[in-house]
Amino acid sequence: MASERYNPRDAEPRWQKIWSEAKVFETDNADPREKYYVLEMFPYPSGRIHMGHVRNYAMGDVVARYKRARGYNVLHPMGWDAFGMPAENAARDNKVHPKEWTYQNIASMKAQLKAMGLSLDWSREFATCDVDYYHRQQHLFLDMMEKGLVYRKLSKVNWDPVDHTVLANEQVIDGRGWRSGALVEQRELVQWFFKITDFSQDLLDALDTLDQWPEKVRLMQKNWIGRSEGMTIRWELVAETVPAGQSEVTVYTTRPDTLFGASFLAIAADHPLAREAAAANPAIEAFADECRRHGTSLAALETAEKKGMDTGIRVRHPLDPSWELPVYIANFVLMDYGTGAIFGCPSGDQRDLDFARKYDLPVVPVVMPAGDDAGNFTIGDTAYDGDGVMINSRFLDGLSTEEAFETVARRLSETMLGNKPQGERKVNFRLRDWGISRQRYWGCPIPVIHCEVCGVVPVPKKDLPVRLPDDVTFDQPGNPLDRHATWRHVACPQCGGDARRETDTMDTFVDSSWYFTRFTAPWQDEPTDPKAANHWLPVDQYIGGIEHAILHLLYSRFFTRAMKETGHVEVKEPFKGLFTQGMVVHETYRRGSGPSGEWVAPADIRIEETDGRRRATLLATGEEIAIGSIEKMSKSKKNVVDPDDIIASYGADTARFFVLSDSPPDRDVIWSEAGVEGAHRFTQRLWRLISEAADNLKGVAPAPAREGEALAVSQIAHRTLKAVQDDYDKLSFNKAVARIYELVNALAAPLARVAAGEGDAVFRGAVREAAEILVQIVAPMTPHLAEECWAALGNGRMLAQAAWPRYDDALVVENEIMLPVQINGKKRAELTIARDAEQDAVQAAVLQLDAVRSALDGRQPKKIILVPQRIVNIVV
RNA sequence: GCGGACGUGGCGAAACUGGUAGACGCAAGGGACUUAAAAUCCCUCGACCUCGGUCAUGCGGGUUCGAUCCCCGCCGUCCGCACCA
Repeated sequence: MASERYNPRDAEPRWQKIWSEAKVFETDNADPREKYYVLEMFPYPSGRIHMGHVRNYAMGDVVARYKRARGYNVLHPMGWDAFGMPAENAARDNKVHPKEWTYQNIASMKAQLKAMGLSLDWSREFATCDVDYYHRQQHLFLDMMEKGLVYRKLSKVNWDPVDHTVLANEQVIDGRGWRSGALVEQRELVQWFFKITDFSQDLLDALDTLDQWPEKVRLMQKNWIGRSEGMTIRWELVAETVPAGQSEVTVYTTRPDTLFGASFLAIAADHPLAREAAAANPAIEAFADECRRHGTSLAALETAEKKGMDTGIRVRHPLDPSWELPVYIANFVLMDYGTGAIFGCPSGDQRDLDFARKYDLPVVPVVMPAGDDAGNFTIGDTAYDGDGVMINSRFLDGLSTEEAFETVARRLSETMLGNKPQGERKVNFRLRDWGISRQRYWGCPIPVIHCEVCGVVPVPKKDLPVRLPDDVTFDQPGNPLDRHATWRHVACPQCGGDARRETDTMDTFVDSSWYFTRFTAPWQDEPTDPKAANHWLPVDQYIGGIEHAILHLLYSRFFTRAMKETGHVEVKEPFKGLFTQGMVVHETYRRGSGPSGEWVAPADIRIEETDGRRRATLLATGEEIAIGSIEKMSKSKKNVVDPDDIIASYGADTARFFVLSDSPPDRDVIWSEAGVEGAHRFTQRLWRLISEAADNLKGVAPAPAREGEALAVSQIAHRTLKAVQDDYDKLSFNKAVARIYELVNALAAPLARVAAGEGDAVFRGAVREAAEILVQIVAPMTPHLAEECWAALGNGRMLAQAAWPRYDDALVVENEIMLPVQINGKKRAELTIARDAEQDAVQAAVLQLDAVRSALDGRQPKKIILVPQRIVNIVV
């Protein structure tokens, strides 16, 4: 009898080797079975995996193994999101080349992932910094350029004057560069853009088709795209008030109905009219400069006072040319939304109201809530921005907001100013084009050449790839490609004259916008093999963190559309199913009291519970340590648990099982030592129960019992099988875990009886079948342990290649059911009765129950509610 | 400010489409085995009392035979966006 403890240190590497040698997880594109593509967001090779990776990849692996067992041809690949700034920072700080640093990190992380026993097709692995990959990305860029999906424009960037580099908005903290601490300047640089706004409407509309995405993510994308319906309205300038030649200004509004409430126009500091006014008046120029300086810093925006300055320019109201309004430059008007100019209606917009109070402009109420009395309706400190009835609006009076909108829209589109309509309906989006230029070394080079004579010339495809040079230095700030001695000097592909390479590289979000497509045929010379891509895409189940809800997922949706337009794929939505998993969180510990104490790692302390109070003490000294809040694992708070340590002491299966237990997968899971030990106890218990009975189960044909004492064994096995299947289909891993515990609890006694040599042939057959079902349904979560049990039962073929068991409906259905019996809505009794009993028979049986008879006390019930196979409620 | 989600025992959580609230796990308490410990096994475990009940799903109402679930109003926590005209 094999009753030793299960030893993952022995079993796990052994099975990993067996799987790998048999290539069981390598996927053939030509396999005729139905396809299933499961993908977890690929990692950045920082050097070590963390618990978040473990949870993410454990979930994906359960899906992959489950679907594989269900008979699908499963694609489950892995790669590396390998370009990016940390490699350059490491180069600068540690004098190691970004390439070397990155590939070393990949090697060690790959070893860690392998130790988890994931069912990945490693034959398709690539890193985005592989020349083979960015070569094809450059190819895609050129194709997109040809289709007009790429352009250059002068644009504002956050410039760090110390590091000589552009910073992303996230890298600007309180107006300062995150590394240098220098005050960030706004600079204008010519940058490359992808025309994602060409797809604004489609990206918005298609969200409705993504019914296997979380509602939350769809909503976030919807808000990010930010569609609004309104009008552009042209206002005639009063000629004698304008310093130079302009004759009109166009505003964008979503509320043309409130036009009679207008009391001023406000324009952005960068608006052409503002520039004109500034040129003629130093005071205006000074104010415009001040507005520009305050630009983007988030903190500044929050507290910034609404400020404006009258330009002296006047406009005529579009519905009454005799009505003149002032034009202000205002610090809250954005040049890059709408037209950079608005009309202010103080009664209908809080910000306009504040502005009007400050500069003493008229406040005319034009919309009042339906049912209010026009005589009494006034605006105090709060604007009314809801719908209602028009007042003080001449020919609009009495109309609803909506009717007024339509009336004004019609009137302005029919009125001419010069030879164009005065106003037009216009849909606006908040979504901006995607700026992809980065002044960095460690990214995909943008494959274009600048020629004095020919202008911007794309690199001919035959000259691809544009390789990153290896001999670069990081001892000075700025982009190493810019100061490389030779790399940037190149002959113009068109005229052959001296020309200059583009030294910008692409945003790393470009790399991650199509890697899932490349996985379908990573060996292909072209960016894709369209046949393979169209076969595999969309990804059936994509799993990753909610932090990518907008950027990565939106960019990927755009990029797939762009690849469709350039003929590389036929689909436009890359991810059919999306699941956003929660984080792994942990208690924090710090020395002393108060918020200044030094953080302490969980590995350095011991936790004890006495009299219901948990205390933490430092292992080394016994000093008491304060237990703090539960937070996302992070190095700075030292509340990290290294997956390697867990795998070394408990094994990968325990780690996988634990991160899937307890918490629903989209919520945070709290890592705790006690919880891990619980999971580990489970693995040991399962092994003990199976291995001790194994000798007496070998050679027994698995067969469900149809009657007698073993029937219950077969019933719970089949019922659990069905339930776990449903749970896996819904990614409800925590519920699957609970059901598997129930099954183990139920099988403990029968397995012990078999181990003791008891039970007849029918019983053993039923127990064997139940044990196999148990092992198979737990296998996606704890694959090594399951293989070990499977082998112990004498099964020759490896479990990874076994088909999923089938449940028998006859064993799932309950023949006798227990009906709760309520009296006046409170449970008073139970009735056990045949499942298919007639309603009359049920009612008769219920009325015979002692509890019912004493409650009725001879009277007739007022009402009897019989919900078949659910509940009975008697109203007395 | 706008938008969204969530709130159930000491803790993580279950509960189908409105139908037995608390499955399963953790922690805790008691017991068995043991020279002892570990491991393992068994029992108890929402609150209160008169042991039959009563009260319990953030709070207050409503709809219903019946509400964790639906509706209205509060309170709290978390997340996203944030001068978007």
